[in-house]
Amino acid sequence: MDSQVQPKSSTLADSVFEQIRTAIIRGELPPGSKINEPQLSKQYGISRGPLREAIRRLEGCKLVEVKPNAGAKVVSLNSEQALEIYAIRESLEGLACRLAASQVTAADCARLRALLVNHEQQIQSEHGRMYYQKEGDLDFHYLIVQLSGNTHLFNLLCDELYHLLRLYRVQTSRQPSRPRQAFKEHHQIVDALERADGELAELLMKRHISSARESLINKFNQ
Amino acid sequence: MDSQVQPKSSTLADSVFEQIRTAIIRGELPPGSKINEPQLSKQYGISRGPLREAIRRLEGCKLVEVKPNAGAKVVSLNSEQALEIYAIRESLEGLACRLAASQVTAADCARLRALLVNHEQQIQSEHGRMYYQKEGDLDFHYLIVQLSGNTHLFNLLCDELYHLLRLYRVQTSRQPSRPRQAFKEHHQIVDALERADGELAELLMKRHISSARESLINKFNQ
DNA sequence: GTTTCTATTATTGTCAACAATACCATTGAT
DNA sequence: ATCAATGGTATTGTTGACAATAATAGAAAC
Repeated sequence: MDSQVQPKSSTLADSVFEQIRTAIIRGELPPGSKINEPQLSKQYGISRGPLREAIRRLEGCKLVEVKPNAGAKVVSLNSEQALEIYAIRESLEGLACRLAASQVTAADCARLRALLVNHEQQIQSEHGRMYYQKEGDLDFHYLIVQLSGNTHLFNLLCDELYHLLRLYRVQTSRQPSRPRQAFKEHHQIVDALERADGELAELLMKRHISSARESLINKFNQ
Repeated sequence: MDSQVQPKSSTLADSVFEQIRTAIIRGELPPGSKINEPQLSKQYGISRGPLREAIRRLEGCKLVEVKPNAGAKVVSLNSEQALEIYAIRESLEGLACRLAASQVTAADCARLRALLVNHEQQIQSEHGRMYYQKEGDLDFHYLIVQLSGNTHLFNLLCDELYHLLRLYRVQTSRQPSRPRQAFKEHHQIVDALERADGELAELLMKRHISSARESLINKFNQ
Protein backbone atom coordinates (compact mmCIF):
# COMPACT_ATOMS: atom_id res chain seq x y z
CA MET A 1 0.00 0.00 0.00
CA ASP A 2 3.01 2.31 0.37
CA SER A 3 3.06 4.00 -3.00
CA GLN A 4 5.78 6.59 -3.52
CA VAL A 5 9.39 6.55 -2.49
CA GLN A 6 10.32 9.92 -1.08
CA PRO A 7 12.96 11.80 -3.10
CA LYS A 8 15.38 12.24 -0.20
CA SER A 9 14.42 15.55 1.31
CA SER A 10 16.11 16.39 4.54
CA THR A 11 12.97 16.40 6.67
CA LEU A 12 10.00 14.10 6.38
CA ALA A 13 7.50 16.87 6.93
CA ASP A 14 8.89 18.85 4.00
CA SER A 15 9.00 15.83 1.75
CA VAL A 16 5.47 14.76 2.53
CA PHE A 17 4.26 18.33 2.19
CA GLU A 18 5.48 18.37 -1.38
CA GLN A 19 4.04 14.97 -2.15
CA ILE A 20 0.60 15.76 -0.79
CA ARG A 21 0.57 19.09 -2.55
CA THR A 22 1.29 17.56 -5.93
CA ALA A 23 -1.25 14.86 -5.17
CA ILE A 24 -3.84 17.56 -4.57
CA ILE A 25 -2.90 19.50 -7.68
CA ARG A 26 -2.99 16.39 -9.84
CA GLY A 27 -6.41 15.56 -8.52
CA GLU A 28 -5.34 12.35 -6.84
CA LEU A 29 -6.70 13.89 -3.68
CA PRO A 30 -9.88 15.44 -5.06
CA PRO A 31 -11.29 18.71 -3.71
CA GLY A 32 -13.52 18.18 -0.70
CA SER A 33 -12.03 14.80 0.11
CA LYS A 34 -11.11 14.10 3.69
CA ILE A 35 -7.52 13.66 4.74
CA ASN A 36 -7.18 10.54 6.84
CA GLU A 37 -4.09 10.71 9.01
CA PRO A 38 -3.63 7.00 9.79
CA GLN A 39 -4.11 6.08 6.15
CA LEU A 40 -1.72 8.70 4.78
CA SER A 41 0.89 8.01 7.42
CA LYS A 42 0.84 4.36 6.37
CA GLN A 43 0.87 5.29 2.69
CA TYR A 44 3.95 7.49 3.02
CA GLY A 45 5.58 5.28 5.60
CA ILE A 46 5.96 7.95 8.25
CA SER A 47 4.45 8.60 11.64
CA ARG A 48 1.66 11.04 12.29
CA GLY A 49 3.94 13.73 13.73
CA PRO A 50 5.57 15.03 10.56
CA LEU A 51 2.40 14.26 8.63
CA ARG A 52 0.43 16.64 10.80
CA GLU A 53 3.13 19.27 10.32
CA ALA A 54 2.76 18.90 6.57
CA ILE A 55 -1.01 19.23 6.87
CA ARG A 56 -0.66 22.36 8.96
CA ARG A 57 1.66 23.83 6.35
CA LEU A 58 -0.88 23.03 3.65
CA GLU A 59 -3.44 24.79 5.78
CA GLY A 60 -1.24 27.86 5.81
CA CYS A 61 -1.10 27.67 2.00
CA LYS A 62 -4.88 27.46 1.99
CA LEU A 63 -4.87 24.18 0.12
CA VAL A 64 -6.66 22.33 2.93
CA GLU A 65 -9.12 23.37 5.59
CA VAL A 66 -8.85 21.80 8.99
CA LYS A 67 -11.62 21.80 11.57
CA PRO A 68 -10.88 20.96 15.19
CA ASN A 69 -11.62 17.36 16.06
CA ALA A 70 -12.87 16.73 12.57
CA GLY A 71 -9.74 16.57 10.48
CA ALA A 72 -8.61 18.24 7.28
CA LYS A 73 -10.33 18.45 3.93
CA VAL A 74 -8.89 19.39 0.57
CA VAL A 75 -10.22 22.82 -0.21
CA SER A 76 -13.02 23.00 -2.74
CA LEU A 77 -13.76 26.02 -4.90
CA ASN A 78 -17.14 26.94 -6.26
CA SER A 79 -17.56 29.00 -9.39
CA GLU A 80 -17.79 32.31 -7.58
CA GLN A 81 -14.56 31.69 -5.74
CA ALA A 82 -12.85 30.78 -8.99
CA LEU A 83 -14.06 34.06 -10.48
CA GLU A 84 -12.75 35.90 -7.44
CA ILE A 85 -9.32 34.44 -8.05
CA TYR A 86 -9.51 35.26 -11.72
CA ALA A 87 -10.11 38.89 -10.82
CA ILE A 88 -7.03 38.88 -8.61
CA ARG A 89 -5.03 37.14 -11.25
CA GLU A 90 -6.05 39.66 -13.87
CA SER A 91 -4.83 42.49 -11.72
CA LEU A 92 -1.57 40.86 -10.71
CA GLU A 93 -0.57 39.53 -14.10
CA GLY A 94 -1.27 42.93 -15.55
CA LEU A 95 1.17 44.29 -12.99
CA ALA A 96 3.66 41.60 -13.90
CA CYS A 97 3.51 42.63 -17.55
CA ARG A 98 4.01 46.26 -16.77
CA LEU A 99 7.02 45.50 -14.60
CA ALA A 100 8.45 43.05 -17.10
CA ALA A 101 8.20 45.53 -19.96
CA SER A 102 10.63 47.89 -18.31
CA GLN A 103 13.43 45.37 -18.01
CA VAL A 104 13.08 42.51 -20.47
CA THR A 105 16.06 41.88 -22.71
CA ALA A 106 15.95 40.77 -26.31
CA ALA A 107 16.97 37.32 -25.15
CA ASP A 108 14.00 37.19 -22.78
CA CYS A 109 11.63 38.00 -25.59
CA ALA A 110 13.26 35.36 -27.73
CA ARG A 111 12.58 32.82 -25.02
CA LEU A 112 8.96 33.88 -24.92
CA ARG A 113 8.68 33.57 -28.69
CA ALA A 114 10.28 30.15 -28.60
CA LEU A 115 7.74 29.03 -26.04
CA LEU A 116 4.90 30.21 -28.23
CA VAL A 117 6.29 28.56 -31.35
CA ASN A 118 6.66 25.34 -29.47
CA HIS A 119 3.12 25.60 -28.23
CA GLU A 120 1.83 26.35 -31.70
CA GLN A 121 3.28 23.13 -32.98
CA GLN A 122 1.40 21.30 -30.29
CA ILE A 123 -1.75 23.08 -31.32
CA GLN A 124 -1.40 21.89 -34.89
CA SER A 125 -0.50 18.35 -34.01
CA GLU A 126 -3.33 18.07 -31.53
CA HIS A 127 -5.95 19.86 -33.60
CA GLY A 128 -5.92 22.85 -31.35
CA ARG A 129 -7.15 21.20 -28.22
CA MET A 130 -3.90 20.67 -26.45
CA TYR A 131 -2.66 24.19 -25.91
CA TYR A 132 -4.72 25.03 -22.92
CA GLN A 133 -5.36 21.52 -21.82
CA LYS A 134 -1.83 20.40 -21.18
CA GLU A 135 -1.07 23.53 -19.16
CA GLY A 136 1.45 24.55 -21.77
CA ASP A 137 -0.38 27.81 -21.57
CA LEU A 138 0.92 28.35 -18.07
CA ASP A 139 4.55 28.16 -19.14
CA PHE A 140 4.07 31.48 -20.88
CA HIS A 141 2.44 33.11 -17.89
CA TYR A 142 5.04 31.67 -15.54
CA LEU A 143 7.88 33.11 -17.55
CA ILE A 144 6.36 36.57 -17.77
CA VAL A 145 5.75 36.70 -14.04
CA GLN A 146 9.33 35.63 -13.53
CA LEU A 147 10.57 38.37 -15.85
CA SER A 148 8.75 40.94 -13.76
CA GLY A 149 11.55 40.60 -11.24
CA ASN A 150 9.13 40.84 -8.31
CA THR A 151 9.84 37.78 -6.20
CA HIS A 152 6.81 38.14 -3.97
CA LEU A 153 4.59 38.52 -7.00
CA PHE A 154 6.07 35.37 -8.46
CA ASN A 155 5.51 33.38 -5.30
CA LEU A 156 2.00 34.68 -4.90
CA LEU A 157 0.92 33.83 -8.43
CA CYS A 158 2.89 30.69 -9.16
CA ASP A 159 2.94 29.20 -5.69
CA GLU A 160 -0.61 29.96 -4.62
CA LEU A 161 -3.11 31.30 -7.10
CA TYR A 162 -2.19 29.03 -9.99
CA HIS A 163 -2.44 26.05 -7.69
CA LEU A 164 -5.88 27.08 -6.56
CA LEU A 165 -7.09 27.56 -10.12
CA ARG A 166 -5.67 24.21 -11.14
CA LEU A 167 -7.67 22.79 -8.29
CA TYR A 168 -10.82 24.26 -9.73
CA ARG A 169 -10.04 22.92 -13.21
CA VAL A 170 -9.51 19.46 -11.81
CA GLN A 171 -12.80 19.77 -10.04
CA THR A 172 -14.80 20.69 -13.12
CA SER A 173 -12.53 18.83 -15.55
CA ARG A 174 -13.18 21.76 -17.78
CA GLN A 175 -12.06 21.64 -21.37
CA PRO A 176 -9.69 24.15 -22.89
CA SER A 177 -11.32 26.87 -24.88
CA ARG A 178 -10.29 29.25 -27.63
CA PRO A 179 -6.70 28.04 -27.98
CA ARG A 180 -5.97 29.83 -31.26
CA GLN A 181 -7.30 33.12 -29.97
CA ALA A 182 -5.22 32.81 -26.80
CA PHE A 183 -2.18 32.09 -28.88
CA LYS A 184 -2.70 35.26 -30.87
CA GLU A 185 -3.10 37.34 -27.74
CA HIS A 186 0.09 35.91 -26.31
CA HIS A 187 2.02 37.06 -29.34
CA GLN A 188 0.57 40.54 -29.07
CA ILE A 189 1.73 40.70 -25.46
CA VAL A 190 5.27 39.83 -26.49
CA ASP A 191 5.05 42.50 -29.16
CA ALA A 192 4.30 45.05 -26.49
CA LEU A 193 7.07 43.75 -24.27
CA GLU A 194 9.58 44.04 -27.11
CA ARG A 195 8.61 47.66 -27.55
CA ALA A 196 8.97 48.14 -23.78
CA ASP A 197 5.40 49.41 -23.80
CA GLY A 198 4.43 48.57 -20.24
CA GLU A 199 1.01 50.14 -20.31
CA LEU A 200 -0.02 48.28 -23.43
CA ALA A 201 1.41 45.00 -22.19
CA GLU A 202 -0.56 45.41 -18.97
CA LEU A 203 -3.74 46.22 -20.83
CA LEU A 204 -3.39 43.28 -23.20
CA MET A 205 -2.69 40.83 -20.41
CA LYS A 206 -5.62 42.02 -18.37
CA ARG A 207 -7.85 41.75 -21.40
CA HIS A 208 -6.47 38.31 -22.16
CA ILE A 209 -7.26 36.98 -18.72
CA SER A 210 -10.58 38.76 -18.71
CA SER A 211 -11.50 36.84 -21.86
CA ALA A 212 -10.60 33.58 -20.18
CA ARG A 213 -12.80 34.57 -17.26
CA GLU A 214 -15.67 35.45 -19.57
CA SER A 215 -15.47 32.08 -21.28
CA LEU A 216 -15.54 30.53 -17.85
CA ILE A 217 -18.69 32.42 -16.98
CA ASN A 218 -20.35 31.31 -20.20
CA LYS A 219 -19.39 27.75 -19.48
CA PHE A 220 -21.48 27.47 -16.35
CA ASN A 221 -24.15 29.89 -17.44
CA GLN A 222 -25.61 27.84 -20.25
CA MET B 1 7.78 32.33 33.01
CA ASP B 2 4.48 31.24 31.47
CA SER B 3 3.10 34.53 30.24
CA GLN B 4 -0.29 34.36 28.52
CA VAL B 5 -3.33 32.35 29.38
CA GLN B 6 -4.76 30.87 26.21
CA PRO B 7 -8.25 32.09 25.33
CA LYS B 8 -9.79 28.64 25.21
CA SER B 9 -9.44 27.65 21.61
CA SER B 10 -10.38 24.10 20.79
CA THR B 11 -6.94 22.98 19.72
CA LEU B 12 -3.62 24.01 21.19
CA ALA B 13 -1.96 24.30 17.80
CA ASP B 14 -4.57 26.80 16.63
CA SER B 15 -4.40 28.80 19.82
CA VAL B 16 -0.62 29.00 19.83
CA PHE B 17 -0.59 29.81 16.13
CA GLU B 18 -2.67 32.90 16.84
CA GLN B 19 -0.58 33.89 19.82
CA ILE B 20 2.73 33.59 18.01
CA ARG B 21 1.36 35.43 15.01
CA THR B 22 0.25 38.40 17.07
CA ALA B 23 3.55 38.28 18.92
CA ILE B 24 5.33 38.54 15.59
CA ILE B 25 3.11 41.33 14.33
CA ARG B 26 3.52 43.28 17.53
CA GLY B 27 7.26 42.96 17.30
CA GLU B 28 7.59 40.92 20.46
CA LEU B 29 9.24 38.35 18.25
CA PRO B 30 11.39 40.64 16.11
CA PRO B 31 12.12 39.88 12.45
CA GLY B 32 15.10 37.59 12.04
CA SER B 33 14.90 36.27 15.57
CA LYS B 34 15.18 32.55 16.06
CA ILE B 35 12.26 30.51 17.26
CA ASN B 36 13.36 28.27 20.09
CA GLU B 37 11.04 25.32 20.48
CA PRO B 38 11.87 24.29 24.06
CA GLN B 39 11.61 27.87 25.24
CA LEU B 40 8.32 28.63 23.51
CA SER B 41 6.78 25.32 24.53
CA LYS B 42 7.58 26.20 28.14
CA GLN B 43 6.33 29.74 27.72
CA TYR B 44 2.96 28.64 26.36
CA GLY B 45 2.74 25.61 28.59
CA ILE B 46 2.34 23.08 25.80
CA SER B 47 4.44 20.31 24.38
CA ARG B 48 6.49 20.59 21.23
CA GLY B 49 3.99 18.66 19.09
CA PRO B 50 1.29 21.29 18.65
CA LEU B 51 3.95 24.00 18.78
CA ARG B 52 5.64 22.58 15.72
CA GLU B 53 2.29 22.40 13.97
CA ALA B 54 1.77 26.08 14.67
CA ILE B 55 5.23 26.87 13.35
CA ARG B 56 4.56 24.91 10.18
CA ARG B 57 1.35 26.81 9.67
CA LEU B 58 3.21 30.08 10.12
CA GLU B 59 5.64 28.84 7.52
CA GLY B 60 2.73 28.32 5.13
CA CYS B 61 1.66 31.92 5.80
CA LYS B 62 5.24 32.98 5.04
CA LEU B 63 5.65 34.63 8.41
CA VAL B 64 8.55 32.36 9.39
CA GLU B 65 11.23 30.57 7.43
CA VAL B 66 12.30 27.16 8.60
CA LYS B 67 15.52 25.49 7.58
CA PRO B 68 15.99 21.77 8.12
CA ASN B 69 17.90 20.95 11.28
CA ALA B 70 18.37 24.61 11.99
CA GLY B 71 14.98 25.75 13.21
CA ALA B 72 12.63 28.58 12.28
CA LYS B 73 13.30 32.29 12.05
CA VAL B 74 10.84 35.13 11.93
CA VAL B 75 10.90 36.40 8.36
CA SER B 76 12.79 39.62 7.78
CA LEU B 77 12.07 42.02 4.94
CA ASN B 78 14.59 44.31 3.35
CA SER B 79 13.59 47.52 1.64
CA GLU B 80 13.35 45.99 -1.82
CA GLN B 81 11.01 43.30 -0.61
CA ALA B 82 8.85 45.89 1.09
CA LEU B 83 8.66 47.79 -2.18
CA GLU B 84 7.71 44.60 -3.98
CA ILE B 85 4.80 44.16 -1.62
CA TYR B 86 3.80 47.76 -2.00
CA ALA B 87 3.57 47.23 -5.76
CA ILE B 88 1.29 44.24 -5.22
CA ARG B 89 -0.75 46.12 -2.71
CA GLU B 90 -1.19 49.05 -5.08
CA SER B 91 -2.55 46.77 -7.74
CA LEU B 92 -4.85 44.81 -5.46
CA GLU B 93 -6.28 47.72 -3.52
CA GLY B 94 -6.96 49.44 -6.79
CA LEU B 95 -8.93 46.37 -7.77
CA ALA B 96 -10.72 46.44 -4.44
CA CYS B 97 -11.80 50.00 -5.01
CA ARG B 98 -13.09 49.28 -8.49
CA LEU B 99 -15.09 46.32 -7.22
CA ALA B 100 -16.38 48.21 -4.21
CA ALA B 101 -17.57 51.13 -6.30
CA SER B 102 -20.06 48.97 -8.15
CA GLN B 103 -21.86 47.77 -5.06
CA VAL B 104 -21.38 50.09 -2.11
CA THR B 105 -24.53 51.39 -0.46
CA ALA B 106 -25.06 54.81 1.01
CA ALA B 107 -24.74 53.25 4.44
CA ASP B 108 -21.34 51.81 3.51
CA CYS B 109 -20.10 55.21 2.46
CA ALA B 110 -21.42 56.67 5.67
CA ARG B 111 -19.39 54.16 7.61
CA LEU B 112 -16.30 55.14 5.65
CA ARG B 113 -16.93 58.81 6.35
CA ALA B 114 -17.44 58.11 10.01
CA LEU B 115 -14.11 56.33 10.13
CA LEU B 116 -12.39 59.28 8.53
CA VAL B 117 -14.03 61.78 10.85
CA ASN B 118 -12.98 59.74 13.82
CA HIS B 119 -9.45 59.57 12.51
CA GLU B 120 -9.38 63.27 11.88
CA GLN B 121 -10.15 63.95 15.50
CA GLN B 122 -7.20 61.82 16.45
CA ILE B 123 -5.07 63.78 14.05
CA GLN B 124 -5.97 67.04 15.72
CA SER B 125 -5.59 65.78 19.25
CA GLU B 126 -2.25 64.20 18.50
CA HIS B 127 -0.88 67.01 16.37
CA GLY B 128 -1.15 64.97 13.25
CA ARG B 129 1.27 62.27 14.14
CA MET B 130 -1.13 59.60 15.27
CA TYR B 131 -3.10 58.92 12.14
CA TYR B 132 -0.64 56.69 10.42
CA GLN B 133 1.21 55.64 13.50
CA LYS B 134 -1.57 53.98 15.39
CA GLU B 135 -2.63 51.99 12.33
CA GLY B 136 -5.92 53.82 12.31
CA ASP B 137 -5.09 54.27 8.68
CA LEU B 138 -5.55 50.59 8.07
CA ASP B 139 -9.14 50.58 9.32
CA PHE B 140 -10.07 52.55 6.23
CA HIS B 141 -8.27 50.21 3.89
CA TYR B 142 -9.66 47.16 5.65
CA LEU B 143 -13.20 48.35 5.23
CA ILE B 144 -12.82 49.13 1.54
CA VAL B 145 -11.32 45.74 0.82
CA GLN B 146 -14.19 44.21 2.70
CA LEU B 147 -16.70 46.19 0.68
CA SER B 148 -15.20 44.82 -2.52
CA GLY B 149 -17.04 41.60 -1.76
CA ASN B 150 -14.12 39.48 -2.96
CA THR B 151 -13.36 37.13 -0.08
CA HIS B 152 -10.10 35.86 -1.46
CA LEU B 153 -8.94 39.40 -2.07
CA PHE B 154 -9.78 40.25 1.51
CA ASN B 155 -7.89 37.30 2.91
CA LEU B 156 -4.91 37.96 0.71
CA LEU B 157 -4.59 41.61 1.66
CA CYS B 158 -5.73 41.62 5.27
CA ASP B 159 -4.44 38.22 6.29
CA GLU B 160 -1.11 38.23 4.52
CA LEU B 161 0.19 41.37 2.89
CA TYR B 162 -0.78 43.78 5.64
CA HIS B 163 0.88 41.52 8.18
CA LEU B 164 4.06 41.46 6.17
CA LEU B 165 4.12 45.22 5.82
CA ARG B 166 3.49 45.66 9.52
CA LEU B 167 6.47 43.43 10.04
CA TYR B 168 8.60 45.75 7.97
CA ARG B 169 7.37 48.79 9.86
CA VAL B 170 8.22 47.17 13.17
CA GLN B 171 11.63 46.40 11.81
CA THR B 172 12.42 49.94 10.75
CA SER B 173 10.25 51.54 13.42
CA ARG B 174 9.47 54.04 10.74
CA GLN B 175 7.51 57.12 11.59
CA PRO B 176 4.23 58.01 9.97
CA SER B 177 4.42 60.50 7.20
CA ARG B 178 2.07 62.94 5.51
CA PRO B 179 -0.99 62.21 7.63
CA ARG B 180 -3.01 65.21 6.48
CA GLN B 181 -2.37 64.52 2.83
CA ALA B 182 -3.38 60.89 3.27
CA PHE B 183 -6.52 61.99 5.00
CA LYS B 184 -7.45 64.18 2.05
CA GLU B 185 -6.84 61.38 -0.42
CA HIS B 186 -9.04 59.06 1.60
CA HIS B 187 -11.93 61.47 1.36
CA GLN B 188 -11.48 61.77 -2.38
CA ILE B 189 -11.67 58.01 -2.68
CA VAL B 190 -14.95 57.95 -0.80
CA ASP B 191 -16.17 60.69 -3.10
CA ALA B 192 -15.51 58.46 -6.07
CA LEU B 193 -17.15 55.49 -4.38
CA GLU B 194 -20.25 57.52 -3.67
CA ARG B 195 -20.49 58.37 -7.34
CA ALA B 196 -19.99 54.69 -8.16
CA ASP B 197 -17.06 55.76 -10.28
CA GLY B 198 -15.00 52.58 -10.15
CA GLU B 199 -12.30 53.70 -12.55
CA LEU B 200 -11.65 56.89 -10.63
CA ALA B 201 -11.71 55.14 -7.28
CA GLU B 202 -9.17 52.64 -8.56
CA LEU B 203 -6.96 55.36 -9.94
CA LEU B 204 -7.07 57.39 -6.74
CA MET B 205 -6.31 54.41 -4.55
CA LYS B 206 -3.40 53.33 -6.70
CA ARG B 207 -2.04 56.85 -6.63
CA HIS B 208 -2.57 57.03 -2.88
CA ILE B 209 -0.56 53.90 -2.23
CA SER B 210 2.00 54.91 -4.79
CA SER B 211 2.58 58.09 -2.80
CA ALA B 212 3.11 56.08 0.33
CA ARG B 213 5.61 53.96 -1.53
CA GLU B 214 7.41 57.03 -2.83
CA SER B 215 7.73 58.45 0.66
CA LEU B 216 9.13 55.12 1.73
CA ILE B 217 11.73 55.28 -1.02
CA ASN B 218 12.74 58.78 0.02
CA LYS B 219 13.04 57.66 3.59
CA PHE B 220 15.87 55.26 2.93
CA ASN B 221 17.38 57.18 0.05
CA GLN B 222 18.55 60.19 1.98
C1' DG C 1 -40.56 -0.18 10.86
C1' DT C 2 -38.68 3.84 12.85
C1' DT C 3 -36.36 6.21 16.36
C1' DT C 4 -33.44 6.87 20.21
C1' DC C 5 -30.05 5.52 23.27
C1' DT C 6 -25.87 3.14 24.16
C1' DA C 7 -21.58 0.89 23.34
C1' DT C 8 -17.93 0.13 20.31
C1' DT C 9 -14.75 1.77 17.10
C1' DA C 10 -12.02 4.92 14.60
C1' DT C 11 -9.78 9.25 14.36
C1' DT C 12 -7.95 13.27 16.21
C1' DG C 13 -5.22 15.87 19.89
C1' DT C 14 -1.45 15.72 23.05
C1' DC C 15 2.52 14.24 25.31
C1' DA C 16 7.06 12.42 26.66
C1' DA C 17 10.98 9.80 25.27
C1' DC C 18 14.49 8.65 21.91
C1' DA C 19 17.58 9.52 17.80
C1' DA C 20 20.07 12.57 14.96
C1' DT C 21 22.01 16.72 13.83
C1' DA C 22 24.06 21.06 14.63
C1' DC C 23 26.20 24.33 17.77
C1' DC C 24 29.92 25.50 21.04
C1' DA C 25 33.80 25.42 23.80
C1' DT C 26 37.91 23.34 25.14
C1' DT C 27 42.07 21.17 23.93
C1' DG C 28 46.00 20.22 21.36
C1' DA C 29 49.18 20.99 17.52
C1' DT C 30 51.77 23.77 14.41
C1' DA D 1 48.52 32.99 18.53
C1' DT D 2 45.74 30.75 15.04
C1' DC D 3 43.62 26.91 13.45
C1' DA D 4 41.94 22.10 13.49
C1' DA D 5 40.06 18.39 15.94
C1' DT D 6 37.23 16.52 19.49
C1' DG D 7 33.99 16.04 22.91
C1' DG D 8 29.87 17.81 25.25
C1' DT D 9 25.58 20.26 25.09
C1' DA D 10 21.52 22.08 23.24
C1' DT D 11 18.08 21.80 19.72
C1' DT D 12 15.73 19.64 16.14
C1' DG D 13 13.44 15.44 13.95
C1' DT D 14 10.79 11.37 14.71
C1' DT D 15 8.25 7.94 16.92
C1' DG D 16 4.85 5.39 19.66
C1' DA D 17 1.62 5.60 23.33
C1' DC D 18 -2.17 7.65 25.73
C1' DA D 19 -6.38 10.73 26.21
C1' DA D 20 -10.32 12.90 24.24
C1' DT D 21 -13.57 13.60 20.85
C1' DA D 22 -16.42 12.23 17.05
C1' DA D 23 -18.44 8.63 13.98
C1' DT D 24 -20.78 4.29 13.64
C1' DA D 25 -23.33 0.36 14.43
C1' DG D 26 -26.41 -2.25 17.11
C1' DA D 27 -30.00 -2.97 20.46
C1' DA D 28 -34.07 -1.66 22.88
C1' DA D 29 -38.44 0.89 23.04
C1' DC D 30 -42.42 2.66 20.91
